[in-house]
Amino acid sequence: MKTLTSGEIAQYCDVNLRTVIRWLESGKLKGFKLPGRGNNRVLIADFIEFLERHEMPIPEALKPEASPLILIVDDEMPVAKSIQRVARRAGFDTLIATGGFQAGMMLSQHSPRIMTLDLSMPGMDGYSVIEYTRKQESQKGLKIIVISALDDSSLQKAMDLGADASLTKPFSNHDLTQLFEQFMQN
Amino acid sequence: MKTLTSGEIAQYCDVNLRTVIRWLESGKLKGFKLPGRGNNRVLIADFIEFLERHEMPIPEALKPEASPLILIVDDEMPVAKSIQRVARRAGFDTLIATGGFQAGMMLSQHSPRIMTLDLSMPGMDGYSVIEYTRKQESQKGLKIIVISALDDSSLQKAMDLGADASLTKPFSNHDLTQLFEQFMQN
DNA sequence: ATAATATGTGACATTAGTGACATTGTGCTA
DNA sequence: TAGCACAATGTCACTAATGTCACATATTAT
Repeated sequence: MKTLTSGEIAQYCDVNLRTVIRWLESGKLKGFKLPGRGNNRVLIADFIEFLERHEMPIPEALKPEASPLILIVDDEMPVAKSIQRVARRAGFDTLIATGGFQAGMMLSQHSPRIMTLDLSMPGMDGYSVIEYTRKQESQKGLKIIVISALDDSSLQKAMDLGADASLTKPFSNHDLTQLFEQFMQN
Repeated sequence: MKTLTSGEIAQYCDVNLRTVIRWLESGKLKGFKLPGRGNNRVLIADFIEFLERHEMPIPEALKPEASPLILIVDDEMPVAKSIQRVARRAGFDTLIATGGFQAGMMLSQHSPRIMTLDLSMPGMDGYSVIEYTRKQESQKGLKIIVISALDDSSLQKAMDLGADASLTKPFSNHDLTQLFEQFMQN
């Protein structure tokens, strides 16, 4: 469990150590003390929460680094493989889930940055997947790319529910690559 | 009886090993020494007591196991609810998942002790759920109870794949309660 | 058994907490 | 704009806790 010392926080905020300690004393910043002389430690999560609350910039080094991983959800293995090839050529690691259950487990366990989702998987409601995922605090950074052969209104519905992009099947490798690269950035 | 080494405690507290040893020497943290060179060991209970005494955060991995939880996977809400009633009456907390994706996310996030699984959910292959779950190291303690209206050979197949028990629909509340209690024990 | 890893120790280097006081920043009024 | 009050932040010196390093030796894994 990585924590920060008062000194490190002072550096991150470009502020005097004395000030950090005052923030801690006043409760503005949550932390705890070591047994010895009471040296302070702050959980990274608490520090980030503090920074966000005060609209302060979050240092790159502290941003929770989601692995540059792409989860491919598609019941048709050939399609999944072809998406995988595109992802690999762009330099990203991949996971393939051919069913909803697998997809849920993988998403929760590996926290990929991007999930491609086939809307029209038999017996699996892609919409509810989007809906449910968007409610999960732990997945707020996830980018969802819907891939489907359905009509535009279906894709639009997916976007309304919270998908970040949509592609119609058959998709162009170029478009997909571009989406991967774009979403990996921010 | 599981104990912690000085190194493990150093990791948990994000502190130098030297410091942990000083805490032990000064009696701030209670522990004992192995006969050899005097390597330190600390009972988990003592460590938690120490953390609480100093208002330090307790690592997830050490928290005493959460309340015994049952994950109910069934697409028909009335059935799910009735299983939930049985579980509650036996004193257990419950979660309900009505789709495979939800089930996968919940299983991974909440690590319940028991999962009840409806084999015949439309578009969701219960067998592959069992198979996939059994491969997951993180879910090795999970008990799977298959509940289905299918014939005996289907249930047998589920058992072969790794289910721990099976019930035919309609099931008797008594049987289900008994299974819950039995599986919660070991 | 043997190799790889983890731990304890002492001496020493760094860093953090504290209190008193100086400095800066902000908002207000004239 | 100048002057003022008040709060927040920075500075400094001192002390004590924590970190670092090298090395011997348990302990664990192969």
